[in-house]
Amino acid sequence: MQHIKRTLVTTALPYANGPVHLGHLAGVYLPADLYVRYKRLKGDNIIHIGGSDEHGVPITLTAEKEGISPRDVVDRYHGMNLDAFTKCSIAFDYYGRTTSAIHHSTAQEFFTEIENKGIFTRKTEEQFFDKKANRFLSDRYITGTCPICSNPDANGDQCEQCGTHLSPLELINPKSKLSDAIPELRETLHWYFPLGRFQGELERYVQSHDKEWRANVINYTKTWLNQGLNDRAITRDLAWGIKLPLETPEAFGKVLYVWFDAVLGYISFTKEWAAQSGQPELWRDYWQDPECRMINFIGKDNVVFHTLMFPAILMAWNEGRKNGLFNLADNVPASEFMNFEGRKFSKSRNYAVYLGEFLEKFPADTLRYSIAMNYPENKDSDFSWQDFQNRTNGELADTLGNFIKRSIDFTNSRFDGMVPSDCTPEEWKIPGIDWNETLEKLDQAFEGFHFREATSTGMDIARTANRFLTESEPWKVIKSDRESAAKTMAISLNLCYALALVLYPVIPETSGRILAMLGVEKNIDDQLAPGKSCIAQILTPQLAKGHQLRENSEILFTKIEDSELAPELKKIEGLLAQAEEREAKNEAEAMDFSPLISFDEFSKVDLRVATVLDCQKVKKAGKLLKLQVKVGSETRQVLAGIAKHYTPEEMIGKNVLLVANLAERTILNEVSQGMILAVEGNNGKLFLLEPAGNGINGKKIQ
RNA sequence: GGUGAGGUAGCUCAGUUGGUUAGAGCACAGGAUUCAUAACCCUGAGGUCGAGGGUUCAACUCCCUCUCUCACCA
Repeated sequence: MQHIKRTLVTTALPYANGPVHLGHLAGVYLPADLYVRYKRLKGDNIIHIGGSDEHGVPITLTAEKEGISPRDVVDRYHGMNLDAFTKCSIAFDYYGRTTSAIHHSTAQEFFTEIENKGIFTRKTEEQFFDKKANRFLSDRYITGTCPICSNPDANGDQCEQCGTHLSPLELINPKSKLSDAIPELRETLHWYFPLGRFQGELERYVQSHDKEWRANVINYTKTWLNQGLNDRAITRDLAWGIKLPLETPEAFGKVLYVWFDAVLGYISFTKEWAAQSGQPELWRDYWQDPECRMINFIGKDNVVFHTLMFPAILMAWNEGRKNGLFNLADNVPASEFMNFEGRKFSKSRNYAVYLGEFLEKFPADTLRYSIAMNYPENKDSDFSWQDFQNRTNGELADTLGNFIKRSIDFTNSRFDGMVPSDCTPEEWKIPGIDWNETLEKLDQAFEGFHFREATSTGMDIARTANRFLTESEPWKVIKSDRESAAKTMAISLNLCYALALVLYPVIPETSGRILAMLGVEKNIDDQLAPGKSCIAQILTPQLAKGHQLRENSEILFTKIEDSELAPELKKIEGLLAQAEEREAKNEAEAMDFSPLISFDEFSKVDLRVATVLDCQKVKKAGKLLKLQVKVGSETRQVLAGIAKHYTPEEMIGKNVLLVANLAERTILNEVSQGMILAVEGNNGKLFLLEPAGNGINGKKIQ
């Protein structure tokens, strides 16, 4: 491995159209902060760059809905999110915004560089245009009737009701969300980035990190590569964004598409950080020096933007250049998702706990600890109030806090608040702890992004420390052997110091309070210095005989009472009830009947009562059952997508409704001669229509 | 429908290249203790490792089929 002088950490830019919630914290910002804090503790040179993504259609939608400007929207959420991060001790070296002048010029510079090299292609396509609002409509601005399920409120990109992904061109009776105008198709020109041009280079790039990156990230990226990379639009017709730096008329009214805009924010913000620190060129040390390592913290939904698209942009910039070359990411630790009380966080449904809101009620360190122990590293995890309470009370308060307090209180009451003995290197070898091993374990855990393991390593020490103190029984021993009890307390107090170090990345504020209680003048933040490993202090006892503790102890973590959680649990119930209500309402609104038909048209459908003679599962198709049904004198084979709701055994002998004159169809090499009727209830549950009666087989429905 | 990830104790999760009796924390039961936030400490019970088949002296681990959950793509 090459020598690493410094590290650049970036975190996915939260979209400034809403507050960040605990899911975002768990997947991206907390892990990044843990990593950065650990590296600092180790003495490494590292910076953490993040910021707000402030362009795009949804922000303009919010602005219009509230009758304010997009600027007002992003000002609000940028401020809100930065404030929440600060309260959560997420230590950004710089937290920028994509609306800044430096970002605009940086993104435009990239566009110009790549445009001048002739790498972009241009394509004209047809898109909906709203004449009243005088602008092109992106997919989400268009609404209409879903061609699949007839939901009258389907969006241009997807029908919320049946989940089908749509193109706005497929909608029946498309309407503009802006003005209710009927949109018309117009030609528009867009710039495309030819990802395929960099296919080979990207493959080599990804391959070179094959062993290092998470399997998830590698596999997912390779799937994209195997399918072949397509051109991707980098411009949109929109007023809110970064304008194309071209004077030509065809560039008028066009802005950079978010995926081209947002990732470049990492670079812009590093420039702004450098400028602010008084060394405007310092950013190059982090982006253009091969001895700097870049780590992008993201969520799993964002993988290919960081493993393929962003690298491709940088490759396009680097192409043919001798200097000013950009580094590509060395690792992209994409997290899975953290759910909330067993369900997905959902901004649109307001099913979430927002970070700022949370921190008004509970201390940041308790949240940081709970979430670090719940880091969705390999699979989705779950945050629940119950779990939060258990971890806070049982681990932070009972195990960690109580150990610190009993060590200090006992020393205060029996030894005048003074470290009563030296702790020799030999005595520092406490049963159950090997400090060299701990140091190694911590390093591997943090450097490998195993944050649960890193955190529990700290808590394990607290458990061992409790065992040591309990088994040593200084409160008994002191009656006969004061010196032996003094040794025990010297070791315990040094354990407190070590705990403050080891857990510093996770609970930095508490760590400071521990040191303050121990009477240590220099906080950990003040001790940090490049090239100096603070964490290595755990190898040797740091508190010498005679060191004076602060006079009074304090409770580090107050326990969370059930009564404090009751309103939160009630709130979830409320949210779930609201969601159900909304679903019910949607269904009620969907009670639009199909257009009228004549009796003759209805008569065309030949519905018959059929009896199931035999039924089997269809191989390779989880949903399909293959039925042999008797209709009067005929026997027919029919396929029905009901395997999830009915077993083959229970189907046999049933009377069902059959569309008898439906054109034949072959699915998975099996012929289907008709259709069985069923109705879909709540939660997608299917119910067959089963006519009751004797001697009705083969009879026509009328 | 395609691709990828996951399914291990009541709950939340570990389990490195196949190798003793599958581990931890919480919860539960019993015991011990009083320095401390009714905390801490010890002991115990609890598992067909999603289901079935295969390879092997040996499978939670490798291969195949099925099933459930999640993500991305169509």
